[in-house]
Amino acid sequence: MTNSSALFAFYNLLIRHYERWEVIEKGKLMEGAGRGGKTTAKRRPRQRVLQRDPERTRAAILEAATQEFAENGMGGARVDAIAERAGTNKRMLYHYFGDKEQLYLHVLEEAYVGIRTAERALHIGDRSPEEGISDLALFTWRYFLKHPEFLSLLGTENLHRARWLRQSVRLKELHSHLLGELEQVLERGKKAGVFIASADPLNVYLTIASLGYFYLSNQYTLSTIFGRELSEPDNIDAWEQQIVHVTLASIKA
Amino acid sequence: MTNSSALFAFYNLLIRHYERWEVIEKGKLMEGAGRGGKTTAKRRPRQRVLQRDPERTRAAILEAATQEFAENGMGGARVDAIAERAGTNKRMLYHYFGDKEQLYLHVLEEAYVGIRTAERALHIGDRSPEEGISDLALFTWRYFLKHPEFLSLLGTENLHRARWLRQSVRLKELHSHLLGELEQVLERGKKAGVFIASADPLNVYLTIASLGYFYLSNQYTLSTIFGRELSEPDNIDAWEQQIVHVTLASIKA
DNA sequence: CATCAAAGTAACTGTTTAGTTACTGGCCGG
DNA sequence: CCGGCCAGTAACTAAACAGTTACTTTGATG
Repeated sequence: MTNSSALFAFYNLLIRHYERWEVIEKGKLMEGAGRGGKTTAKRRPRQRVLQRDPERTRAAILEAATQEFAENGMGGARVDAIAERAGTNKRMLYHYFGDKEQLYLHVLEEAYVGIRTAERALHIGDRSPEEGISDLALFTWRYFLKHPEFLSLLGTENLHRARWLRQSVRLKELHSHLLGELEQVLERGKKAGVFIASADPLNVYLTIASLGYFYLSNQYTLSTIFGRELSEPDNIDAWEQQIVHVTLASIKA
Repeated sequence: MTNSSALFAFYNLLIRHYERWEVIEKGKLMEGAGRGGKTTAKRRPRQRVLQRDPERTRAAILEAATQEFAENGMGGARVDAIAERAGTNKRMLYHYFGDKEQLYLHVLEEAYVGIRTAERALHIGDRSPEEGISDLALFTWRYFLKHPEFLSLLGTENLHRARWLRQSVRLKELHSHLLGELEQVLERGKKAGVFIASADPLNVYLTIASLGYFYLSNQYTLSTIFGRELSEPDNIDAWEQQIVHVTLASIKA
């Protein structure tokens, strides 16, 4: 047994070095690589400008993973594809993020941090209650429009019943700010007599998010079955107006 | 070359029959099988009552595939898992449906036929315009509530930009009935002065569907980030009222 | 009751996959 | 200016995967 396994190891060594020679000698390097052209400098490493940059590599992996998970879901995403998109190697991915699941969780957390951070900059309480609500509706819609990968990640995470989001420790207190500010705006509107007394912050937010989310995330099947291209600018604009109209109509006194 | 391949074939034969002997002799049959206990009768096939039933097998595969695709998406679904759930064999799945993609398309088509068929039985034009709209909203919401697998399949299909639905020939004329009937109801309401002139059939349907779809399909992440269990009966009932309220408020004159 | 096509089975195959290992080479503190 | 550490690489592995093959069983038909 020891003999044959030693023989096998030697055979592997042979194969390995033969293949390497083949690669170097025949110039077979990276035929179908990613978009970036930064993969050539293998034979003369000195040509590269910056070779070791942990921060940049980490960020590239996170960005690539966001794309891959958004396009293919957790089940369909491929670790090799992420590494290639990031212009790096699978080993680095495991080095920085542990495994596929933890990488996915990082991507998801980053996406939530993104929208909640942008939301905070809104200050919906600064103008009249009606303008505040319509600002929130417009912001949410336009953020969804600009960040389809966020919607996609939400869909994937819900397919798995929030299996990974539940494990997140970073996200517990991230969302309370939104509901708090929204409640203040609604209260001011009720006192001013422009909003009905039953208007509820969570319901209002869910209404706004529903109308934006469904239109965008289901646009492909909807366009197909109803024979109307929902992604056309005119239809997009019309739906933006519909969202503001519906939201305000549902709480107006 | 011929010699060694004959040797290889003989080796395979040996392995194969050794393994079969091992399975039969040592009683290794189906340790971790599915829920059903109907897998034992392997050594004595005569014990089974009804062994050949194409219709039932086909239906079982379709049902099992619906569950598997809904739970795991197209990328995450496993062909072996579908066969096991159906209490049959992978070979049958390929026999009846060709391959994984065609099976998925059948599941998707069946799901759409389901909701559109139930919708036709509604006859929303039979009562007052307002009751018609509220009936449609209630029906849609309750159908979504009863058929989470439909919502899940929609999500999966949209993740892939309706790649398979677009190929479907069965579904082109299935959906026009809904918009036609809805338009008639809206027209009657406008003439009676209870609906605004700008009320549009597609917008109204999208509004109804949005509110139901988002709440249910995103309930897991929403419950997590807002710390309120959306699946609780009280919250479900409250949202049903919200849907009817919002829909009517958005078109009332 | 022999035949034969369709229904059904389980083992097999080539490929893809997440994750690992063994190695290389640049860079910073001494 | 050098030695060890760490970013980075590519080849490897075991398991899982979709799809196939070779074969057996069943029941309707002559």
